[in-house]
Amino acid sequence: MLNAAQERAVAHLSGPCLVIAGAGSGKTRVITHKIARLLRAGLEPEQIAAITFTNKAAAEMRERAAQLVDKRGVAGKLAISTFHALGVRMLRESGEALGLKPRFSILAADDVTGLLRDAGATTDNAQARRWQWTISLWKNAMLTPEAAARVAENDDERVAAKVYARYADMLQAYQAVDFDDLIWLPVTLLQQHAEVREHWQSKLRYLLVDEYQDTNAAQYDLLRLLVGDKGRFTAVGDDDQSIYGWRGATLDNLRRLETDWPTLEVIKLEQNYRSTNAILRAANAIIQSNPKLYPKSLWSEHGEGEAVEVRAAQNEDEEAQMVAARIQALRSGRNAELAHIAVLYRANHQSRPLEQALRRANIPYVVSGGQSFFDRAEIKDVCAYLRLLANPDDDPAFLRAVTTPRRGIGPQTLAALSSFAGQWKISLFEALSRDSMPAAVGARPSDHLREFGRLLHDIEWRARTAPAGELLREMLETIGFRAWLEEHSDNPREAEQRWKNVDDFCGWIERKAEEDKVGLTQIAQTVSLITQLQERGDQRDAVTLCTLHAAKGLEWPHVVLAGCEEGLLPFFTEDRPLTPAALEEERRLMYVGVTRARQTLVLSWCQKRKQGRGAAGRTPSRFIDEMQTGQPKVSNKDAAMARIAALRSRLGAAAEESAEAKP
DNA sequence: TTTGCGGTCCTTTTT
DNA sequence: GGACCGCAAA
Repeated sequence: MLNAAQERAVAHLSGPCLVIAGAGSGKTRVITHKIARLLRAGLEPEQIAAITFTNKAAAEMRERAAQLVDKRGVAGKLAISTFHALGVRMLRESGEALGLKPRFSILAADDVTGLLRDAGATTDNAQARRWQWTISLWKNAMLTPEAAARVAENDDERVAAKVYARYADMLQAYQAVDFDDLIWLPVTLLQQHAEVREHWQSKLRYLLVDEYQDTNAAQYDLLRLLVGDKGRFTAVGDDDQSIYGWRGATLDNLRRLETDWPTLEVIKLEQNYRSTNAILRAANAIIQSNPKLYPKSLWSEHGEGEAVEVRAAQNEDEEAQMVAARIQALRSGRNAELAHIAVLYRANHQSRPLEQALRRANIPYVVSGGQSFFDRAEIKDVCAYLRLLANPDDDPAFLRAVTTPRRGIGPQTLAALSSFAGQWKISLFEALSRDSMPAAVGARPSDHLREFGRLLHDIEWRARTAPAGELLREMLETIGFRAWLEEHSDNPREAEQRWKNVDDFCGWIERKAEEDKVGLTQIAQTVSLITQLQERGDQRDAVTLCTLHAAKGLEWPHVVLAGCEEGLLPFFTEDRPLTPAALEEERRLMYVGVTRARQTLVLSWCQKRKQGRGAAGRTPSRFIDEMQTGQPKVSNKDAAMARIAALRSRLGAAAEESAEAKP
């Protein structure tokens, strides 16, 4: 069943273990078998934690573990989750030590942008997003607002540090956390409270970390605090597949492992069970231009297979048509199932022309990742009600719910209510029930507000007994949500689609409530962490469209990698030049894409691609060249562009300085 | 004061 | 093609 290296990785239980797992070398199999081995060695299932990066990977891991060990629902007790879900669990159970109530809200990225606009007193969304980016990196590096202010190197960063401090206060007031907090608050918790640390160390006796190369500094700290000094963990990763540097992931974590744990056992998995040699050779030719942390050479017993194809198209529409034709050919020519075909790309917006072409050709598809179900406006509206129900301190949720649908409450009223709540240092929701509220906002608006408050109180009361799905549907009926969607859609078709989304969401809540035997309030607490609903059964036989990042860890017999062009893969723009480090990461991304394919692989690129209003001429990705020659391709243009960009940013900074000096 | 409408800008990758 | 801003009407 297991090869020699896999068996060694599974058998090593006595100390820390690092498994360097090449693409397709069976790392999920190693993790699941190791879980089985740990159970046999006497650990209770709830003492074993397996940590992944995506919900999808966690779900797959759960399923594979269940196949292997399931008797009496043992697999269901395993702590298999994403880093972030584990963080939520820790904070719900032990977060009070940090002043966080168990019913805290989890904010989505858009909510955070909105708060940062407020915190920085600006309407500039782009600026807010830049702050968001900076603050996120700070949190991932475990920097408090005070520490950030100390390390800030220029005025921009000093302003960002101030915004960060205000933002942190707002989160505290709203009893809300963002995604980064889900890692860094648990770290703080374990650092500052010895009894909590001991509690969790004895609760989770063995940790298995998947995609270890993508951990950032905060995640490493969390890992170390959880395993204590016993080193009861296995990290599985591949330095060639590290593609989250932009999120603070660092290969230092891979290097640190050997210094922090001298007894670390390092095991390499080099036999590939996935791809043909033609595909592996292409992958190796690309990745060999990168410096190596753990050199390895992948080999496969599968035959040579079909050659990797490169195809050029005129523009993205033609590329999409070509992809559709390719899929038809795979289907009719070799009876390929649609579920065995994937189209991968660098950026989410590339899915649009592809989707159009597939619809025209009547090819069913699912877009994985990208604009998630929960990003849709109508779903966020419903979630705002749920969040408010779970956590009445959640002012952002209050603001969204109270204005959706319109109920005669506008910005003026809300500004008055906010300043009233601010005076008393209470949440907006709590402000509703204060006797002096009507005097602050006026008689008529206060009636509307009170009515909204009664609605929520009523739902909250009934949530204790009524089934979640039923209650939710009833609430949507009461607020006239369907009618509101109809009014606010451009056409009946769109309204219908949006209502269907809401209806699917209600159905999902219903099932979830049944399965977990929980009420609406508890579901509301976890909703922000879920990124996608379970695929519906009727879409089983469908082509997968997804980004390269979302494709990591997955595989398909037939893969098309679209948009293999300079500027897109590797990605760069005029003001974001390609640094050597970025180029290496883009190359790893390409490597990840190529190694998703089992049997056939097509790389396509466009001679022209729409950019803003016009269309820009494009050249094929240097990775295509590297794949064919096995040599890194360095162009003078890169060096020149990097120089120009550096010059420009210097000039820009100088211009800003002189502009600031004038007034 | 609230709400609806039309023009403008922007689009790397994710939990 | 979507989110957001500014403007005009109820």
